[in-house]
Amino acid sequence: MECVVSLDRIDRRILALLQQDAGQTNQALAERVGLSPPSCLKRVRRLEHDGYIQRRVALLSPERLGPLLHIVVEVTMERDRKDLYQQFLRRALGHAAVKQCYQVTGEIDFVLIVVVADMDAYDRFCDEVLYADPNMRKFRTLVSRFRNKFETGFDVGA
Amino acid sequence: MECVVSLDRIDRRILALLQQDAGQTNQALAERVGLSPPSCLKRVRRLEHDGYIQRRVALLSPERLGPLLHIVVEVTMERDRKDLYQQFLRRALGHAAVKQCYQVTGEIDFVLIVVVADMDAYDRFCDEVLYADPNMRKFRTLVSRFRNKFETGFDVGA
DNA sequence: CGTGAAATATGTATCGT
DNA sequence: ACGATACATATTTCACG
Repeated sequence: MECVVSLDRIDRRILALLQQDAGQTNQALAERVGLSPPSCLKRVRRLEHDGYIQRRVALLSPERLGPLLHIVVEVTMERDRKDLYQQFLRRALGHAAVKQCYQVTGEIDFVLIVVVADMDAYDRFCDEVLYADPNMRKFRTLVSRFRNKFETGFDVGA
Repeated sequence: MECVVSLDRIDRRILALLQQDAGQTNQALAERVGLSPPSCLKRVRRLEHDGYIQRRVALLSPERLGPLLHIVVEVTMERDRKDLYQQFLRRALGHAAVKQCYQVTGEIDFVLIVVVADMDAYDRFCDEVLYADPNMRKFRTLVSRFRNKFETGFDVGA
């Protein structure tokens, strides 16, 4: 598990460019970072192999693909026990409607971003994930009307 | 603004596959959906042109790229006025630390997913986005210890 | 939508620094 | 160890049926 130190300026530049646009050819990328295509490709492969690049995905437009409900769910557990957390996580992470899960500090224990087609599907999610867990104490549902921003990239120090 | 009806079974299949893996070649994709590469590519280009596919990005491993703090911020505004909302949104969406922004119904008005290097950077975000807005009434900070799940794809009915 | 050919891009081997 | 060049392979893309 080596860390961020093994990445030089060019690696960071590659990562920064690819998380903005993974659709560009290796040639275009190589030119932008000032390397020959083969050298650039070798770096990209290494970054993939070493796990810095997890995967490449296409981001679709939710509003163009039928009505979708984005819901923020705050979950509070009964007891702060690791094994019971794991039990909840197994169910939550395994559910297709759960797109993101953050384990947070404070009164709330988990924040989930849930995406469903309609409220019926959300009710099913509640039954299958929230009410199904004996250690779940309470949850709050924040229904989103708009997803104003959705960025997957972050600063890599390039 | 045509909608989901103009997509046939193969289009949906293409979208489903590309949002799982946008790194595969058009040939591989074509084989999976049972088309020749040229026909497949034409569909992909159309889906891009029509805005169903927004962009392709590389998802990096946050934990491999230096310590990053994921923070969920719930924001409540003073008054529910559209122009004041816009003012806040302009500042929030323009800030690099704000990765996601959901406009929700209920007591809370906005939920932000903020990613920063450390608490100092979060303080700066608070000054520049939250305290800077005269219509911001209060906010709650939920600091995440783990991002247990992060999926960008959703059901396209394939 | 499919076929085949031309244009590009990717991947490999080798050499030089 | 890393990058460049040249060459081989694979993919994308276009014209046509």
